[in-house]
Formats: sequence, C-alpha cells, structure tokens
Amino acid sequence: MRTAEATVRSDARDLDGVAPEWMHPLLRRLRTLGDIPADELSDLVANLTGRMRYPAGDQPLAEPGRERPLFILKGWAASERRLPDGRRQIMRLLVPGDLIGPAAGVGARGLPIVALTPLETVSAAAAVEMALKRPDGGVRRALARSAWRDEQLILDQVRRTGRLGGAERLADLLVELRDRLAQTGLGDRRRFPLPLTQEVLADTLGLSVVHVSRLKAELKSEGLVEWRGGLVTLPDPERLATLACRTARDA
Amino acid sequence: MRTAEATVRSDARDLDGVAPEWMHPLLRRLRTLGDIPADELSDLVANLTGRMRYPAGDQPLAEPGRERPLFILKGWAASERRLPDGRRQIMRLLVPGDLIGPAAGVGARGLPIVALTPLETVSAAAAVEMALKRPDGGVRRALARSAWRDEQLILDQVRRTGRLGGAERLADLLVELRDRLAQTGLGDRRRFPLPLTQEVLADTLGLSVVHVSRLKAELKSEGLVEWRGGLVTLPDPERLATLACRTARDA
DNA sequence: CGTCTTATTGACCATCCTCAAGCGACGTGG
DNA sequence: CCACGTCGCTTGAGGATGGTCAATAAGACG
Repeated sequence: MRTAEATVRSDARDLDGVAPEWMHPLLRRLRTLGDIPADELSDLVANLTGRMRYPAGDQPLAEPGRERPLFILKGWAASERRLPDGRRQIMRLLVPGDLIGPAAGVGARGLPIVALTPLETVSAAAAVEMALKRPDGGVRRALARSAWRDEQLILDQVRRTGRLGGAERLADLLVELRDRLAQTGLGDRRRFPLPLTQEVLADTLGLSVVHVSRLKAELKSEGLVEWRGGLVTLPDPERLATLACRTARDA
Repeated sequence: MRTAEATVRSDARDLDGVAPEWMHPLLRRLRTLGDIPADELSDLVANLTGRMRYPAGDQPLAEPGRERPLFILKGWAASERRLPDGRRQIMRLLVPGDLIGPAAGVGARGLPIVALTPLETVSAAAAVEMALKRPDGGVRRALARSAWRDEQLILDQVRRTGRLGGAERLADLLVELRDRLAQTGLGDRRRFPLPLTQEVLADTLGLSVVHVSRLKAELKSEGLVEWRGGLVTLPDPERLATLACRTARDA
C-alpha cells in the first residue's frame, strides 16, 4: 500500500514538472478518472498536439473539421439548443478537461457547442487512438469513465430543471461545478472560478436572468455562497448540498 | 429501386407471418431502426428467448440478474430518480421495443426502472451478441441507432423541463410518444395508446398532477387532442407540433 | 470619459402549486 | 346484489414561485 501510494504521488510530481503547464488541468482530470500508469501518461503527453484558440462566442465544433474530438484546456463552453422563438436551453456546461465532439458523451456532441469565454483546446485524437490500441489501458478507462460521468451530468440536469425549485437548482449547479473543477485542480472543496454571465446561468437552469439575480442574492444573504468577481466561495458546503437535495456525502 | 423496395416489403410480410405475434412490435422497431437483412432477422427471431413478465410497480432491473439487457415486448416502464423528500423525476418513458439495461442508452441504465403497467420482456442477449459478431450487420446498426435515439430523447427531456411552459411540455411529450409508438406499429400519425396515470405524466413533465389535469383539459378544449380511455387522438398534428415548439416536419 | 454589456431593483402579472372537496370507476367483502 | 373502500381524475380557491418590463447602477473597455 505505502509503496503504491508513494509511486503515484511521485509520478504526479514528475509529470507536473515535465509536462508543459497548459496540460496540467487536463492531465489532472484524466488521472482522476483513470489512474493512468506513468508510461501511458508520458506517451500521451508526447502526443498531445493540435492546440487551437477560439474567441468567446465562437462555435468550435461548427467548423469544417467538426468530426475531430477536442479536449478543453482552458476556458468554458456550453452545448446548447435553441427554440424557434429564440429561447435557449444549455444542455451542459463544459469546463477544462472536458471532451467534446464525436467521442464525447451525451450533451457534448451532435449539438452546437459555443465558447462562453475565450477557449483553448487540443485535439483528443491521440487519446482516442490510445484507447483503441489498449482496450485495458488507463486512457481507455479514463475516457469510458468520462462518458459515464457525462451521462450522469445530463440526468442531473433533468433532475434540476424538472423537480427542483429555483434556489435548489442554483445550489445544485454550484455543487456540481465545484466538484468538476476540483477534479482539474482549478478549485477545491470551498472555492472555484465561475466566469459565467447570469444569462448563461439562467439558460442552464431554465430560469430568467432576473430571477437568477434574485436567487444569487438570496443564497448570499443566507451565508451559503460568496461571489466576488468570478470567484465563488462556499462557506458551508454541507448546508448547500442539503439545500440542493443531495445526499450528505455530496457535500 | 423498385426491386429493393419490393424485397423489403416481402421480407416484412414473411416475418410478420412467421414470427410469433409477441415479437411484432419489437421486430418492427428494429427494422425501422436498422434495415436488417432477412437472414439476420430470422436468425434473431430464432434466438429470442428468456421471456419474463412483471406486474405493474415491479422493478425489473432491481433483480439479482440485473446485468442482463432486456427488450420490452409489451407494456410501459420508466427510469426514474427520487429526491430525499419523496419527489420523483421520471427521466424517460419506456415503450415496447425499447432496450433497457447495460447495453441501453442514457436514461435506461444505471437508474431504477419501474414497470408502469404489467410488463412483458425478452432477453436482449441474443441481439447484443449478434451485434458483436457482425460489426457491420443490421442488428448492430439498429442497436447503435437506438442508443443514439436514446440520447436525443434525454436531451429533449432537458429541453422540455428547462425551457417549455406547461402546455408546450405536454404537447411535446404527446408528439414524442406518438412517434415512438408509430415505430412499433402500435399507433399511427394521429392515434396511439397511452396507458399512463396523470401522476406519471406529471413526474415526467416536472409538473403537479393537478396542473396536468388542467393542461389536458386545455388541449382538449382547443381541439388539439382527444383522450378517451387510454387512447389518444391528435386531430391536428401540425398545430400540436407547432405548440410544442417543434419544427414543421415533426408534425 | 463615453459606450456597451451585465447586474440589480421595483412593480405587476402569469404560471404553477397546494390544499381540499367531490366524483366516478372499479374491486372487494358482506 | 349492494355497501364501501380505494384510486384516479377533476374542480375551486388561495398562495407561492417565477416571468416581464422598465429604470437604474455598476463594471469593462476602448
């Protein structure tokens, strides 16, 4: 036990030192998902190519090269669907480390993807290839778990919009985002960045912008969140998770 | 062209005569999805075994043999999720021809499945095996398309609960169910069976029972649906599809 | 320092929920 | 056969939640 743990931690340190900094959130996320052995991981690091940048508002997957899967390195995106009258429903928010495109899970393929902030991506082709070549490898495991998690996220979204009230919805989304960002090292149990406008939050939660503003004020006044300048703090994760109708262990 | 069409139709007639009646909805659905060649189809017919019955309220996939995928032959089911306080959100309604269990799409695996009416199922193991053995066969194609459709259905569910109002939600669900049932031959463009209580509809749409009752009355009074004894008629599919914020071709 | 976007606030209205009562179909037991 | 539940559906009344509109404030950015 002690040796295994020590090995993993040393791998982690090594790679964080060796891999360029722009890979860190992605690598951290993949390791969290798949327990990828060191040789596979360095293989992946060597083959991560095809970096791209998109300005906010762009649609990375509406391009000619649409068929190729991408990892998000930096920035936020969303997969959305529009009604004829202009209303928008965001199916899923996409954060660094998330996979979008053909190989991805529900809600991140087959729908328009839009960059919510300036976005940096890298081709996921290398990872998909590795998964095919080694059906029992760590990368394969990571991608499979990623797809599984994507499904859960969509089901969570149905739960939110279908059966939760406004404050519950917002609380639930905050808890979800905290968890997802913590997996990439971009946040921890109590703090994370949230560079989204309230219009985006509203279209995710199925509420109006005005109401989201009021709900935010409500949560703040109850001491459940602090919200200064794109950075969210959760002073009492347990209480927030309870409000979101989650089980205690989601805190 | 003419020969191909004639061949398909003759296959269909043959199998409807040869296959036992309980297979018809399932076979019709699989053929709709995958254009399965005659030899593959008769192969499948010969290997469809493991029929089971469940009373309404039972949880077919909460059993010890939980891992095995099933086709629904007859009756309706739902995959649901419950909140700590007892509220229920139905993620997806399951109709004859649908696949549930490990090989199935989003919303029909990893969640409790409950029989909404008396349910008849058959093991889907034979079909899954055939899909593995013939990666370019019709059964494989049918299962892949089925999984794709399942994803779309969950995304539709997010759209419904997130961005549609009450009447729109109900109209949208009716149009969806009509389409799905038409694929099994259990209904056509204007009529289909709907053996669900309004509580089930409410938990699917994210509304209260009382409100569903009122919405139903509203649609009836506008001449958009008739609703007698578990049988729904849509006198004006186009207008209903428009109300549901769907494109014209969904009518 | 203007201009544009985003966030907040108030007032009013629509939607939807809850509670409660009543009704009808159906099944069960006397 | 009828009395009596139970279950599902409907209806009314009143209240909570959330939406719309409009005005204002607060940032962001050139």
